[in-house]
Amino acid sequence: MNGNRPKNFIYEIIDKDIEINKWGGRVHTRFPPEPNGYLHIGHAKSICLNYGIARDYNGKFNLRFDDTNPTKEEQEYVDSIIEDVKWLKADFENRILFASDYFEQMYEWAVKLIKKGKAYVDDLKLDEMRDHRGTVTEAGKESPFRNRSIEENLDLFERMRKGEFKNGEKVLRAKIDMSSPNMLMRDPVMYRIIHSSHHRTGDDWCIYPTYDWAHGLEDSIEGITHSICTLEFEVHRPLYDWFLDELEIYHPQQIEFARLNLSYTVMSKRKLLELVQESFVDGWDDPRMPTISGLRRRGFTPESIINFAEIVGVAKRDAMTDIALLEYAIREDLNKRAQRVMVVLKPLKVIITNFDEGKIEELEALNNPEDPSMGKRTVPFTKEIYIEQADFSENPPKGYHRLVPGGEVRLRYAYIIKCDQVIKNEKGEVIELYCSIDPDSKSGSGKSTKKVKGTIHWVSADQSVEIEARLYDRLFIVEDPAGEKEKDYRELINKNSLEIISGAKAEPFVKSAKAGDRFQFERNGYFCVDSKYSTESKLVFNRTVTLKDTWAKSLKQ
RNA sequence: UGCCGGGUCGUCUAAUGGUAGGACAGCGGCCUUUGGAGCCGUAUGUAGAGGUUCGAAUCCUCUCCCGGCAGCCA
Repeated sequence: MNGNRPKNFIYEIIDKDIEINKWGGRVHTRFPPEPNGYLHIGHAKSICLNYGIARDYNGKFNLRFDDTNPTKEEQEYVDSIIEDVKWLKADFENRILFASDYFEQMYEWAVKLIKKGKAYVDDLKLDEMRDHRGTVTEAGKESPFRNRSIEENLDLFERMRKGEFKNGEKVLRAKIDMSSPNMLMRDPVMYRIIHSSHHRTGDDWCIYPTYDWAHGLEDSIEGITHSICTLEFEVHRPLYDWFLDELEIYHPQQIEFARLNLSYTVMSKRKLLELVQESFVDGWDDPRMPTISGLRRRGFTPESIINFAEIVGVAKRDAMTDIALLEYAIREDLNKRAQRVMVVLKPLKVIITNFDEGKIEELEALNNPEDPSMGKRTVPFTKEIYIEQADFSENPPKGYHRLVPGGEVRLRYAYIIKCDQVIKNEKGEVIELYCSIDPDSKSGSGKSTKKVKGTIHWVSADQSVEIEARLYDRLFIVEDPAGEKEKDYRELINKNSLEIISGAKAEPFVKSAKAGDRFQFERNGYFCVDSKYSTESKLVFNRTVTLKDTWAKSLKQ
């Protein structure tokens, strides 16, 4: 394999397996989501891991829906998951598979276990079964129905399938060991009765396999070699192995790794669903959500997420990854590829006193200083322009490099201007500046040797387009909202996670921007045309991430 | 106090008995027509105690801490 392959314990296991020819040199992984919600960045890590392994070992990668519970699953989720996995460039070669396609085979295997005396139908009610299960420190008790005859079990199980019983009336359980120290081995449920329509099989079935029963069978049917899952399934592994061994069928290896946790967000599907249902956010694809669709709408590139998944690594210890690492990944990517553009978010009008009214001077600007092949564009300069309110100060803090009364600053790709007069309204707020340009200081002219410390961005007042900018901040105010003992995570939501700026002024270049287009607004950050609210007459931009701002940081100290 | 798993810079992750390294974050500097980017430099870590060994993050013993497991969820 190539030398710069990721080095983690799973690759080591696979290397060894190949060495001993365990699977005939084959590598086949899968991503097995339940279609009960949208995928998030934690799933992205798993997708990249599983697909990456298949890619690195010239193996195969399946997308398989673990759709064994019709009460929670919907087609909408199936669709979004397929879109997200494709977007992440994980190539499943059209193998979109469904556990529900294996229901008949699973049923036959359950019959096989019954015939072997390894499974039985139990009439215990939910709470009775709980009582019989024991606790982590006490052994459980056997069900009075545990020793029914094989014939009776066969008959009852068939009648379960036919729909003769109501929800909860009976279950099929594996006959293992009610006193096992591993609670999962205390006669786990294999089938439960659920009279509801399944998004794919409709009303064909009223008994549905549980995860523990189904998952290994799915892997086995598909010829998976390495069944990679998260740490909480570690205690399930003996059960995974038990079913496959008892059935004497192809037996993949389950390997567990630590799921991704990201600071200042939550990562459980249940909590994300609640954020959506309780309208804390604007849907699953709200740009503040850690969902793949949210990140996409926010302006993240698939490459940045794939790279993030790589640099975050894979291990078995619980971890909380700093969201700064994700921000680093997208900045690094966008810095190299994003079209630069000047946009004034909070405009302050500047009148150039020594520039002719009505004159439009087209100035050259680099589309991306990091990549000359992206070429140049022109930006119109006129008598009235806007600069950022924050780029002018009457009482500048120490170290301020921008415009001050009587001071000079460079307008990017244009001239050096001097602030001659400050106009205020009756409330004393600065509303306008009168400035003069130094005609010899035109960018690229080489005439001026004058050096000024600051360079600020600007936009022509009449040669500009008004846009809306949505500035996002972290969704929560604490690092680990789900881990907080005293408070519900909902109380820890950042009330200022969204700021809508409606009167921003952009240079004409952005006029033709289409949904999903990404830009760097110079000195402000990376922005992406929103796919939901942006229209041709009113462009709406999402701020993907700010630029690093060492000045703002130094001000805080 | 049952079983399973895990503890390496602030964070994530390497080192598989032989110089504890990288990335992010931090700090300092250089450079800069983005206070961006880039470049250079720098501090910070093996949970604790014993033991084995010429040599231990790594092997052994004990202790401590963290996570998972008592759904007919996955």
